[in-house]
Amino acid sequence: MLSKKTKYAINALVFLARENKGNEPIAIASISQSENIPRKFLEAILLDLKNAGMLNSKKGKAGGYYLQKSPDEINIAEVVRLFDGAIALLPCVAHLYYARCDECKDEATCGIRSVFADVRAESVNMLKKATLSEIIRRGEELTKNPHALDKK
Amino acid sequence: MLSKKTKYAINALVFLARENKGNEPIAIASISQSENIPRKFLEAILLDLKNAGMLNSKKGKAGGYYLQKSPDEINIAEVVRLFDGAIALLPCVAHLYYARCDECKDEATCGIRSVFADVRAESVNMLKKATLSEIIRRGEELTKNPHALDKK
DNA sequence: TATGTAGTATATAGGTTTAGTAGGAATTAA
DNA sequence: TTAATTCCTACTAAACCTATATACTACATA
Repeated sequence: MLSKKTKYAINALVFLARENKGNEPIAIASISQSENIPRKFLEAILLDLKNAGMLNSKKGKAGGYYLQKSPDEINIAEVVRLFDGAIALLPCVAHLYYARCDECKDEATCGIRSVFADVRAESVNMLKKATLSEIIRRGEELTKNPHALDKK
Repeated sequence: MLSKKTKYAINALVFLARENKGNEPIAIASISQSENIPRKFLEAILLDLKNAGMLNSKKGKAGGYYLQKSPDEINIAEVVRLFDGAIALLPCVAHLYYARCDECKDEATCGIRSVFADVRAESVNMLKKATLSEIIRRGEELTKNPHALDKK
């Protein structure tokens, strides 16, 4: 399961992508209120997103946050990794967060690893395609055609 | 990431499936030693697997655990769910462990949910296909042909 | 029937992570 | 200079994870 932090981050990003046409800064308070995210918690999240290069901010009066990259350049895989770490279910199949499984005898011939490598590959693939634009597109599609749940 | 509990469980199950041809009970101590799993921790895990119907046990001298179901009837999805709960990354796309996302405004038109529903569907699908037999088969295949990592 | 082996059950300890709070310093616009 | 806003540091309560301790129950076999 994703942490609340990650969920909040995704919601905040999608909100910003939808709201901020001209890239005018939007105040933390607005996002917090609109997306039901605890104010102080959101501050930390937005700061992380800024440090990761996805957002930028303007300080002082009439300040706030806005997207630093285009909505189709920000994908969910990035966000998940930033807050929750690896997408893989086993450390031995992670790429960015690779670690040996200490119980493992031989990684190269491990059938368990092979299965989870496939799962990881597919998940990463899907989450990378899931950009902010794509999410917004899906939302619009579902609004028009409420039974589009069987697309796969 | 999977918990250690789940990883230990999978390793123990695969070990039992490989080892126990005639379904003679194998002692906790054997599994613990062979798979590098802390003895006492393993006890609890095996008990859970038994209560879930995957294993059965024989008490007393020459006792131990053995598979209750056939190796192609036990899949990784089951095991993960037993110890780690939902496979889904968001509660709102889980089936067995469904829960509303409290921040969510409208589940039916949520683009985020739509993305994670797809990821979940694919993951569950893959993990259900990953039976103990399949894992053993993959292990053997990798032993024969060490570069079979690009099967997808 | 005695004895030892092994599974069953419960409690708990220590560490880590999660989710969130508090307070204030720094910055900017009016 | 004042009000609004981000930025930064520290703190806390609760939950969860991993593992161990202790004692008990059931069973096989000599």
